[in-house]
Amino acid sequence: MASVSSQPQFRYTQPPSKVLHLRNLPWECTEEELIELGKPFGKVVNTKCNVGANRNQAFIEFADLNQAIAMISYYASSSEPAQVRGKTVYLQYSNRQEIVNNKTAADVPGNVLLVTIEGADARLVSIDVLHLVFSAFGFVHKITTFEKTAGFQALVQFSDAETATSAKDALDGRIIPRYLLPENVGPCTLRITYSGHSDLSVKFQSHRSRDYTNPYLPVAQSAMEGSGQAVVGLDGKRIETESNVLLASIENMQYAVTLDVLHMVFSAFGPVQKIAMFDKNGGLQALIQYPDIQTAVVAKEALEGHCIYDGGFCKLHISYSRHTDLSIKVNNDRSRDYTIPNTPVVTPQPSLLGQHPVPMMGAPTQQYNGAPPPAQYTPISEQTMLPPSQAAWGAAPQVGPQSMPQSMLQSMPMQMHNNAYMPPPGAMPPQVGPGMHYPSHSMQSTPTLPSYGSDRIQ
DNA sequence: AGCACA
Repeated sequence: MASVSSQPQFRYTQPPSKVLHLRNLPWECTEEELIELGKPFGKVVNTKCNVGANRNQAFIEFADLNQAIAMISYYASSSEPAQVRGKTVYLQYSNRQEIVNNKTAADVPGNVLLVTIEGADARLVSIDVLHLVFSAFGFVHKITTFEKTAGFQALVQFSDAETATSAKDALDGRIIPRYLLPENVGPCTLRITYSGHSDLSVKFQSHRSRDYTNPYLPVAQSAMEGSGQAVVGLDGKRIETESNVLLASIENMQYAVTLDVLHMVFSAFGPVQKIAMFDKNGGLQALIQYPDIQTAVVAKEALEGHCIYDGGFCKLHISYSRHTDLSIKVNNDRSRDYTIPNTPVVTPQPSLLGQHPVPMMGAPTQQYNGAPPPAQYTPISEQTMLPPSQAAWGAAPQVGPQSMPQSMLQSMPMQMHNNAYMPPPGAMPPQVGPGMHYPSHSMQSTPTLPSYGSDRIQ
C-alpha cells in the first residue's frame, strides 16, 4: 500500500477542519476582509493573514466545523469563485485544527514602542532627535536606546497605549524627516512595533537613555567623563556632555571682566555657587558652578556667543566643564565660593562702574537670593538676549525650579535639545509642538504637528 | 495557487 503521509497534501485530500486555508489573496489582505468573506457562512473566531513566503495566504477559523464545511461546499458548486477585492481566492480545509496566532508583544498595543531605526547611518540618530520625533504625539516619558542584531533600536515610553498607537500609526515605515538630521546623515526609516514593556527603567540620563519625567536623575558617570565620546547631534554639531559647571572664555576683552560682573551675569539663571577665574592662552577664562545641570544648560544656551558689553566687547564662549565641584582655596578677586556663609561678597566698586561700561546682560529683575539688583545695571533687553533666528519663538515652558527673571521667562526660548531635563507632564503646555524643543537654527517653531506625509518623504 | 516558528 502506498503511504499517503509522504504525499503533498493537495486537492481534496484534506479532511474537514474548522480552519480554512486561503491562497492567492491580494497583497496585504486584512483581517477585516477575511471576516467579511467568511461571515455569511458562520462565526469567524480567528484569522491569520499575510501567511507564506509571498504573504498572500491566510487562514480563517470558524466557530463550528459545519460553518467551514458550508463555506467550502458553497464555493465548490458556485459559479462565482470566492473573491477578495475582485481577486479570486482559493479555499480548502486547512491541515490544522486551529489557528495558532503568534500574537507577540509586538502586536499587543501598549504604551511603550519598540523602534528600529533602519539605514546606513541609523546609529547617528541621536536620542534627542528621537525625542523630538515622538514628542509630536504626546509627552514622552522615557527613551532607551540599544544595539541589537536587529540594528539600532529604541524603546519609547508614552503615558498610555492610545498615544503610543497614534505615534506608531503615523511613524511606522516613515523616514525621519531630513530636516531633523545632520546633512551628512542618510535616510533613516522607522520600524515600530509595540514593546512588552510598560515602564522603562532609566537609572541615569545619558546618551543612551533618558527619563524626561525626572529632572533630578543623575547624569551617568560614563557620560560625564568621556569628552571623546561626544555624540554627533543635530546639524552635525557635537553634543557636549552637560555639566553643572560651565567654562566661559571671554573674547575681545576690551574691558575688564571682574568676578562680580561674572557673578551678576550668571546669577540671572540661578544661584551661582562658585566661580574661579584664570588666564589661559592669553585670554581670560572662568569656571562657573551651579547647583544643578539644568540651570547650567539654560545659562549656557542663553549666554553663549553673547557679549557682556554692548558693541561686541567681552564676547562669551561657553562650554561644559568636566568639573562638577570646584575647589576654591581662597576667596579673592579671581575666585570665590558663594556657598560659604558670611563670606563678604564684594559689590562692584563705584569707581570701577564709573570707568566701565554697564554690562548689557545678566541683571535679573529679581534675584534668586532676594537681594535687589544693583540699580546700575540695565535689565536685559530681549533683543540682546535673543539671537535673531530665535526671536520668533513663542513662549516656552518654564524650566526648573529656579526663580528666573520674569523678563527672561517671557523672552528666552527653552532649548531642550541636549537637555536631560524636561518638565513633568503636568508642566507641559497642552499643545507644545515639537518645534518648541528644537534647537534654534534650521528649525522653526511649529504650533502644529509635523507632517510625515509624502511631501516630507523623499 | 498549495499550510503559518522565529
